[in-house]
Amino acid sequence: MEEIINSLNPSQREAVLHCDGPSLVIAGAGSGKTRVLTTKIAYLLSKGLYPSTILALTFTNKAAKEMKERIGRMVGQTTASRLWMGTFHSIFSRILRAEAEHIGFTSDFTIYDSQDTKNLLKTIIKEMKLDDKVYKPNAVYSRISSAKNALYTPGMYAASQQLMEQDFNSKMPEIRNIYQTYARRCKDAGAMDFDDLLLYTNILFHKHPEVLEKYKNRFMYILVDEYQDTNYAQHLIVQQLAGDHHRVCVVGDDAQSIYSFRGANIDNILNFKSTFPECKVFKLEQNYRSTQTIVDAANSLIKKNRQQIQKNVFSENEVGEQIGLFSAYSDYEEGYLVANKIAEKRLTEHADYKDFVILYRTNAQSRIMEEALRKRNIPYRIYGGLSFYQRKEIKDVLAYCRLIINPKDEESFKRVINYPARGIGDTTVGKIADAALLHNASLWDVLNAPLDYALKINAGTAKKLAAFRELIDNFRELASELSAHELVLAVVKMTGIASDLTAEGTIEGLTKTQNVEELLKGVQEYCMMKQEEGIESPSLSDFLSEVSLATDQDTDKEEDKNKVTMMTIHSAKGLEFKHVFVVGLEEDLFPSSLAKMSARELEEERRLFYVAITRAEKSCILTYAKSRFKHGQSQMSAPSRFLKDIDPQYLADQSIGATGNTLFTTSPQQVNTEQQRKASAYDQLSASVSAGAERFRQKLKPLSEAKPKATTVNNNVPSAGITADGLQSGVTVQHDRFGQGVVTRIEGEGDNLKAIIQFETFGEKTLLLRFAKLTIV
DNA sequence: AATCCACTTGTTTTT
DNA sequence: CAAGTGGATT
Repeated sequence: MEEIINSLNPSQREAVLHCDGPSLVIAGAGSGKTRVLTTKIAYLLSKGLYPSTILALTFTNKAAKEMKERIGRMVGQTTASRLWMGTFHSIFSRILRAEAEHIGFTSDFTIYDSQDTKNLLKTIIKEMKLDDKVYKPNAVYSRISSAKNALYTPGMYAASQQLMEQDFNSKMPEIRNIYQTYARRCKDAGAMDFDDLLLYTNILFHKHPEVLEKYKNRFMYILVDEYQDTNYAQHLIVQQLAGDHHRVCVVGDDAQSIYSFRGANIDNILNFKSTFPECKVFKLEQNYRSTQTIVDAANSLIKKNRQQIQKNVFSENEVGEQIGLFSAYSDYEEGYLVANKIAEKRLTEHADYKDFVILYRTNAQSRIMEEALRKRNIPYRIYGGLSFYQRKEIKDVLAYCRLIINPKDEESFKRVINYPARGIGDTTVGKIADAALLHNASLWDVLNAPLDYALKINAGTAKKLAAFRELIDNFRELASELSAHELVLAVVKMTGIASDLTAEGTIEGLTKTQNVEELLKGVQEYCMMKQEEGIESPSLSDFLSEVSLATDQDTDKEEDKNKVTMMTIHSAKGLEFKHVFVVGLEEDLFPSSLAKMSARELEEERRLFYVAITRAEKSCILTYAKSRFKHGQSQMSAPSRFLKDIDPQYLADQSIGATGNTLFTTSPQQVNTEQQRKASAYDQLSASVSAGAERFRQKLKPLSEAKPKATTVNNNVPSAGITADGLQSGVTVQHDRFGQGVVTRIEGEGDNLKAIIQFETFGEKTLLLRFAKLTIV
């Protein structure tokens, strides 16, 4: 421990060692912020604090995961897994589930994602007979979301003169009623949206001081990462939990605050000092990531912002090359240029593909980059876009699961009642919804007893409804007997989702099937993980609660290891790459046309640019296009104003010169290759359709078989050393997740019979034989 | 009730 | 340009 602490620089060390009172760590980009946090946690543990008394909050799943891994390496996985570490949303959903009855929920509450939220808002707007051209669901959503983030309940919202005035001026005076109805409907459906998780935590703590007391006493030390990204609701939670002991450490960088559109408030960092007046402020100013040029250039840019905490970020790394600036004639050529540069740099700098990242302001820009890289045969992977869990086929399966767990879940009900098509159309669903609204019942209540609600439907429809009800009821009964994995498998098969996707017979259908299988694999892994942790039968409900807050940013697949990365600047926060390309530096794109209005928003865009540049370790190249396809047609664009904000001494402006011209003269040729590419792509497509069909059939087999039965070794076998199945040391076994391995020894007896297995790729694992599905090879 | 077609519409970032 | 909506057709 001492050794680790000694390896820190003085300010890092001080920040780690100050544990008796509140600390505010202002951490410049690349200054070892995560290192301070992880070391601090390890230090606290070494001082004798129990891991379960430390609360560490992050902003993204990815950050939480990474920190967990790093701490695991320092103090061991077991200790690390006992820490309360995760995103605000995941930690407090966990607490809310435990305390659900205090706030009129059950612990099985559903979490509505933004899609669900928007759909429900649309429904309400329609029911209230409001014009959805005026009350745009997105606008209403963001309005309600900011209200929640500022801890305005519907009542308080309606009571606020200021808010009422704003709504009146924006021609949406009914928002207060929409908000109220929305909140009631969510509660009736046993559902919370993302913002509710924070709002209800505050309500819980406010209304039940004894509950707050409990958690205050539980958490002896609180750490918060990326504090500049917290909103008021989050800030207040931290403030309350740390209210008595003041053992709290927050880390942040005001220069990297880029989430104000989500209610993040830089003031939280400034307010921190007034909330905890005795707090010590530490500044981490040495950047270990980037060259001096990159750091200096980024500093010169951020200096143009008014509002910021004074700090002097510096680097003692090599001076490094200047920031490159290239212009292209079109967005198309911009892609070409970037692809060229990557290919060139890979050779001259001996760089791997994985050393490169292409950063853009909007996801839409990824397409054109994608095309350019593909043309040059450069492997790439794209982060973001729609996540795994947002795909239709996945949402469908999960909606069934949600409805099984929570019959009141309105959005899931609507999603699955006629998928796969079973002849229950909009008219019928409309009738059910009307009846439900009239009698203040849930959709499921109506479906369950159509006659009680005087549903006017013909016999055929009634039969179909009854069949659907039985289908779901059946799953509910199975839920107690089957593991989460078996249950989801049953859902996929018995609802007809599997056969529906097969029937599509297209490439997309194949991908969808694969995605569903991926989901099944995920459930299985989840079950195994839980079982190995000693939880006997992980329920579907447990899995759902975990999965509803998951984004798939953390799916680092093995085959994706050495590829060029493409992502939005927002999702690049916290990451670093040797070579960074920031593309699309044009007015109305970056800064976004929507942000030009206010100086505050403009400053946020500038911070975003700051984040982009400071991702780079060795080189950073900026590009812009003079014309770009927008709204279906080519539009001229001017270079971003931000380019002028960088001190020119750090810029190597190559925007006028050979590159551009060569590109221009070669473009007729490109049209040719473009046509060729299209032709060959078509051939490939039809080839893979037929090849896909075969694989398709094979893929679906496991879904259509009754139950995947392998010769599995398991169950209540006593006598140590050798099991009834012949499992003993020296035997080679196959594990679904860990692959092949050799049994080193057998331990324990009866239910506790364990095998210690040396796996080829995963190393030594101890598995409870009662649960681990092993096959003797 | 389902499918298809033509039309409109919007386009930042994410738990 | 694409996705999503609304209307007409089967």
